[in-house]
Amino acid sequence: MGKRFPEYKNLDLAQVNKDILKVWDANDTFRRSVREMNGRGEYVFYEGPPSANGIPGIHHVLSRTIKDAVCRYKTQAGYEVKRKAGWDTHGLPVELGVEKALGITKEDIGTKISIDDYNKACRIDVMKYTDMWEELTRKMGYWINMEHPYVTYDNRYIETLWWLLKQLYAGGYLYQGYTIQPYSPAAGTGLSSHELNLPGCYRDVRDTTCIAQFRLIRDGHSEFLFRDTDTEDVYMMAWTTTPWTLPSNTALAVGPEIVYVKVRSFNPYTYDPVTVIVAKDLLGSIFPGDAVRELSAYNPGDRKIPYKVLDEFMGSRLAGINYEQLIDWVKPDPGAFRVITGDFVTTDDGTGIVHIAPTFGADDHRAGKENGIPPLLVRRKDGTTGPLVDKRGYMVPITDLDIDFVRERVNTRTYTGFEGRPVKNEYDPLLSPDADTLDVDIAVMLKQQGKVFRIEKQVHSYPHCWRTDKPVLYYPMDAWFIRTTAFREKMIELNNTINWKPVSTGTGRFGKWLENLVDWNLSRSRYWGTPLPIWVSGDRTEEKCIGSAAELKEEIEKSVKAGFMTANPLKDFIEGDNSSENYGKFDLHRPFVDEIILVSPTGSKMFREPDLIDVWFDSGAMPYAQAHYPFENKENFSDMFPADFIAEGVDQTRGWFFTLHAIASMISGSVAFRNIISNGLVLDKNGNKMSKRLGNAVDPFTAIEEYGSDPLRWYMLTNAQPWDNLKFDIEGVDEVRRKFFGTLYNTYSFFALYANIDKFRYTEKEIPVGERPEIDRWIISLLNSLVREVGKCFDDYDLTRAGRAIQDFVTENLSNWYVRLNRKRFWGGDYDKDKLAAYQTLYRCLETVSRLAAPIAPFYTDRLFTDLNGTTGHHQEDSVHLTSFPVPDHDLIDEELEEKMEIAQKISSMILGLRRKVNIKVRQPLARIMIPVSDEEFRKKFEAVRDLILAEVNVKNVEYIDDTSSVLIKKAKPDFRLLGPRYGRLMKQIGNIVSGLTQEEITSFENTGALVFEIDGQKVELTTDDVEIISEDIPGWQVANDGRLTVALDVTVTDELRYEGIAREFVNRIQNIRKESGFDVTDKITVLIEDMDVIGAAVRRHSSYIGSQTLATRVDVVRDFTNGDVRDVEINDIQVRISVSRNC
RNA sequence: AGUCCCGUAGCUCAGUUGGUUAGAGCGCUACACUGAUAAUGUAGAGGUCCGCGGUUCAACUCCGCGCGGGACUACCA
Repeated sequence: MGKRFPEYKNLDLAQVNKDILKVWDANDTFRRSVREMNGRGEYVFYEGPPSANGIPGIHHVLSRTIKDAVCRYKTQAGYEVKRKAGWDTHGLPVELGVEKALGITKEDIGTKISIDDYNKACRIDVMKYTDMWEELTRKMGYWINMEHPYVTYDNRYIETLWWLLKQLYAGGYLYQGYTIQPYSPAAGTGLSSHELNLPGCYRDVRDTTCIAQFRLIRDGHSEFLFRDTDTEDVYMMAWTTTPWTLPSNTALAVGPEIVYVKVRSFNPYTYDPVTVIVAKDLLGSIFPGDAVRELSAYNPGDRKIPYKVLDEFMGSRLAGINYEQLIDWVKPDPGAFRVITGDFVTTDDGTGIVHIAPTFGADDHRAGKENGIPPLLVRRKDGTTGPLVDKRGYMVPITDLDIDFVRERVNTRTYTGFEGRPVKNEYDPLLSPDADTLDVDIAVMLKQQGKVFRIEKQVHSYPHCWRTDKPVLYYPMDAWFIRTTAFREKMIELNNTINWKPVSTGTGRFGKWLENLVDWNLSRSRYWGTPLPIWVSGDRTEEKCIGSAAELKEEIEKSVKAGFMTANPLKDFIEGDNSSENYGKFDLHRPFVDEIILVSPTGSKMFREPDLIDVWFDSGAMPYAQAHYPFENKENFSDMFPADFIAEGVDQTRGWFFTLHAIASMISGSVAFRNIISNGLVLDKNGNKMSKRLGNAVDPFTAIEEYGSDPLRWYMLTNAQPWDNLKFDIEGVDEVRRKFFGTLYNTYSFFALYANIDKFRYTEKEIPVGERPEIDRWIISLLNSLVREVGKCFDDYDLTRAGRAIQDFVTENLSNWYVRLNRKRFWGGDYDKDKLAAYQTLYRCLETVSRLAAPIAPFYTDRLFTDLNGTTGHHQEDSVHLTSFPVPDHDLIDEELEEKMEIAQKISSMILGLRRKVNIKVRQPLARIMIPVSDEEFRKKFEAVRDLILAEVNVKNVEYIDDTSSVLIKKAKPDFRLLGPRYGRLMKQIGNIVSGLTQEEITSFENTGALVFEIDGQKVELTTDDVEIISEDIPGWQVANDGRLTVALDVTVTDELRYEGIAREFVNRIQNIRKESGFDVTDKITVLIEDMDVIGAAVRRHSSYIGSQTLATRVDVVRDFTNGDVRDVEINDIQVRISVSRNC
């Protein structure tokens, strides 16, 4: 136990950071905090795994500060908070990084470099920045267990993933289907969405577009459209920029809320009369020009075609209408050629009716599926089915098709001439760029058949493959899906039980996402990731999903017996041995799993589906996989699931937040997390996104090196709510350093300085709070209010408010008010009860603050705590992080006292303002202030803080002016909140009347207690409760107002007051000289002052006062100085000579 | 394009259930303090509460339509 409170020359938070880290290491503080604070059971936290193949940025400091602060708080609150670190190791960014480093492309994998070598490179590459991450974690004070992190490429982790997938598979929730994906026929590969977002991918191209006419079938559904028409047929018109998809059309979509019209006009190519249906809003663009001309005035070939609106109806009425196939090349399955409704339909362009080809558009695919519309598929010779366009981008040649299929479904007469042609000329290197496109030929064909209303070239933006520069095709690709839609209701229901911060992310972004949930496409055609554990027979009739290493081993055994495999790569694996050695005997990654051939129940070979699974499944499964569940931790799993708390950036809403939620919902029927904070982005100080390219990224290491982690953490949490974007400005960090930490440090230094002088060690008996001076009781009351407030904020996951409340307490109330007003109690004087009370009070404030702020600023608070506690030994714990979180003592909260002090602070501030206005410095005493008191209550409150105010503003006396005194000028203000509901629209006039009352009227109102008048014949009766009467002015005085408070200051400076002011000036100068001369605080001195008019008189009168304040044994006025140490000072514009010497 | 967040002083942010003088810090200007001192305090100036409509006696606050910034999801006739 130290004998003194440590004192420092200055505050170097960066150094504190380093020192405390060493202490934590030496004392094993983190681990002990997890073990020792387990009074209230477990509090479960999940760490979202970062990918260690990127370097950490300042934004990671934000989310990790949130996580750390909450976990530290919960630890102090008595929970056991285990935190397991994790690494996300699979995925595209890793692969792309490796491709770049090795200078290869995806096509080279398996040719120029073996999959084995490639994956080895990935495995090494993904961990290349782990050192940096660990260093940041350590330096920023993020307490998380990095010794045993979960790693997603670990075989044990993968085994749990396989187990999870098998659960889904067994429930029928894992199935193979197809999805529309961007595909480059020229490169022969699918493209990921991020590849489409590469700069330059979307390019303006000039394509043939057309508005096609779909002939409606007259039946019960459509009968209403055929009434009152003079044409035999009625058409719906749909616009497309890709006419080559029209042969694959199987539906038309309309907007249910969109208004459509039936129009009678003429086909501009055949000149035949037509009746068509289009969206009302688009009439003008489809039929430009003459709306009113008589139909009969039309001459074939006229440029302006007349039209006439015959009818109008909502899109929803069109649903279910059948139409005739537009191009009859191939017959789809039954159920096609129907009008459906879709929310995605707009009237921005086209006709307000969308042509749907489920094989070539994502929206189309989805809309088709939802409405039971079959896609247009063809059966090929090999028995497989596919769209009418093959993977090369060509219309499937008849020779490639199954013969039976051709006979039953294909109209060879019409298809001939189109089959075997590329849908984009770019795909055929032999075609000249100006050769007619398939689009044009289809449009021309439709024109001849009278089935097209307009053909035109149009420029639009279309994605291109970044490798081949050729247009991308949206193409159906085989993929494995999780039927998340089957769990939609459950997931929505569970989501409603989650405490989201902010709420809007949960209900809005996340909630809406759940409502519009689609099945989860798990498939990725890559190399470095978790392989899909599904083996399929050659004819695809038999499937097997593997759910564990042991099961795989067993299945391979069968395969070896069947002669399909020569050896079992898992032969040394021992089931039930969960050591890393045992799991290191094989590798579940590609290419090894691909080499495993299994045997089906009927004895045929089964090959693994080559897909990997979405890495988001890896991270979303971490609640299970980090525990290697159910192979380990099966019994105690309920202790680690679900999480009480997680936190990541909002960008994870559809990423980690969703996959966690989805997997937990599907596997356990539970939420994965109960509370969540989703934070916003960290932008640069100008609000721009940080990026290395722009050079505006802030390096967290530099920031910590310069300022220490505490100001950084504090700034990030208190500057803005974490879900708002943070405009990061390093100046703000510096401000926090000065403002909060500087003030806290100064307060401690002040305490330590005097406590050491007085040898205060807090060994004396605690003075009961009730016996301490009012101002002590005030700050203790405020401290307990703060404890209550901060605890509430932390419990509510509102770290911002917690930090702001602490900061406000320290800078405004503790330092700027309590310490400032009480300085004299600490220095001079005896070591008596009052002084002891001051020490005990200030000590308690500092110590409590250290514990309150510890979750946010773990370093400095630990220094502060150990400096205090190291001397007093009050707590057993050797670190603030091992102490419990303070609990408020409600008995010590005195709201009335807090209110009184607020009055004191406000009045003082007002008086200081008045002094400033008339230019009288605070050191000059003034005689009195005047306070109007409206009621006894207020007078009592004021009386309690009277002396504080007088001392603070250096005024000698108070005079109360009571209500009846006529010196006051009063003002009446209506209470709108009270009167509003009562008088409604008369309020404005009542307001005018009340605030226009004269002094006499107010007085009489106050006397009678009632005011009655009439507005517009309506009687208005007011009592004094309905208005607020404020004493606003006192003629002839300096007066200040703030809300209901009014104060007047007597600014007359009498000679007596002037003398006193001068004496104070001397005290001030002498103190300066003492300090400059390097005297010790306790040295006694002799003071000689030159005798000059007022000055001499002032000094003579107050020499004992000056002496007592400056420890001068003698204060004299002299004519001449004998000793040499004489200097000039200026007192109230007068030059005076003064000598200050130390007594020997 | 859809969904969500944000928009209040030059900058960063508060602003309770709508109630009549919209607040704080930084910065700026001035002054003060000088035994907490490479600190600090006080005051002043500074506002179209993004715009336009609406509801209401009353809108920074509630509703609608826009504008600007950002995120995510799409990219579609």
